[in-house]
Amino acid sequence: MGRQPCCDKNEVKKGPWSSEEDKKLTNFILNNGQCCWRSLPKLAGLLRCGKSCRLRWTNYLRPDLKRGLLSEYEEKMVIDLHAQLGNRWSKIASHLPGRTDNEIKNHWNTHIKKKLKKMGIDPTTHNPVTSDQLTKNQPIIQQETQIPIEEPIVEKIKAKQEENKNIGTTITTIIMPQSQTNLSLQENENIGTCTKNINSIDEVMDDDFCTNEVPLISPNEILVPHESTTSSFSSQSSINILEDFLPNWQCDFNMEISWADDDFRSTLDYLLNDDDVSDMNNTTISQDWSQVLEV
DNA sequence: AAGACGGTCAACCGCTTGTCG
DNA sequence: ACGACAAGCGGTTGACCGTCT
Repeated sequence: MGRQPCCDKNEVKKGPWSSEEDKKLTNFILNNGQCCWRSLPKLAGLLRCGKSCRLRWTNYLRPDLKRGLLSEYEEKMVIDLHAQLGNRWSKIASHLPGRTDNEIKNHWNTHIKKKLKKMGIDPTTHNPVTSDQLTKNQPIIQQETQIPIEEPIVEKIKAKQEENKNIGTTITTIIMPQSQTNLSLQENENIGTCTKNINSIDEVMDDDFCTNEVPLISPNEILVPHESTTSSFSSQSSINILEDFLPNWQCDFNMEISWADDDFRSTLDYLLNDDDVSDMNNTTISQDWSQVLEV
């Protein structure tokens, strides 16, 4: 005997949802929360399969969903994350608040794949397609150019939290993507996030924030203390400052940074307030970062 | 004007994973 | 350890729409 079907296929409606059905589902969930999906349709008065209800809610009706095309920044994130995670759309989606796995998957298949191909990058391996491969239409062989992903630094965060009892602190993750990608600073809400207000380390470890797959890098690992005095920073152009900080990373500050100056500054101030960089003059640094924003 | 075609995306299907008794 | 069930996940489908011929 096989497994029981999740619903009686003869008695459930299929196909596009009507606005009436949407209303019923939304009202029910808003009033009762997300309970057991299997029994939800009956309780909500819907002739739908529970699975269908779950999908409709998660992919379309959820109030926290963003609508519309992915921004350039979100696209970059998707590409970076895809390079690390492959076709694990739900994991990728968990780093882009307001976006669903379905949405990202569709966007990948319809837009990004083409874009990458056009740029001469193989969308599966994220490696450049050689002219030879292009002309001969041969399968692309995985090249060993990928930078190994750094292990999560959860232990350090734990230690840091233990040390400071930093309840309510914002931990910011900076993803250093592989291959051709640029410095990516994640921010909450506006443009996809790896920044999260935490109340406990358990939240950091939470499923929807995958420290396993997106390396958490503590501030001192990103902002390498400069040997010279802080005044030398001020005299440099903002891009050069970053090149000094991140000598081995490509930085592209033409990308859109859509967060507010204050948020950006406070995030960076937090990063720079780390003990390991305590000899830096934070005020000066903040001013430099504000220059970055103007680029 | 109308049919062909291709792109997009919501929805479905079936497999996998997690949880509980 | 095992089976049953619920939920999650990724691949696929098909309806719809715009563009081209």
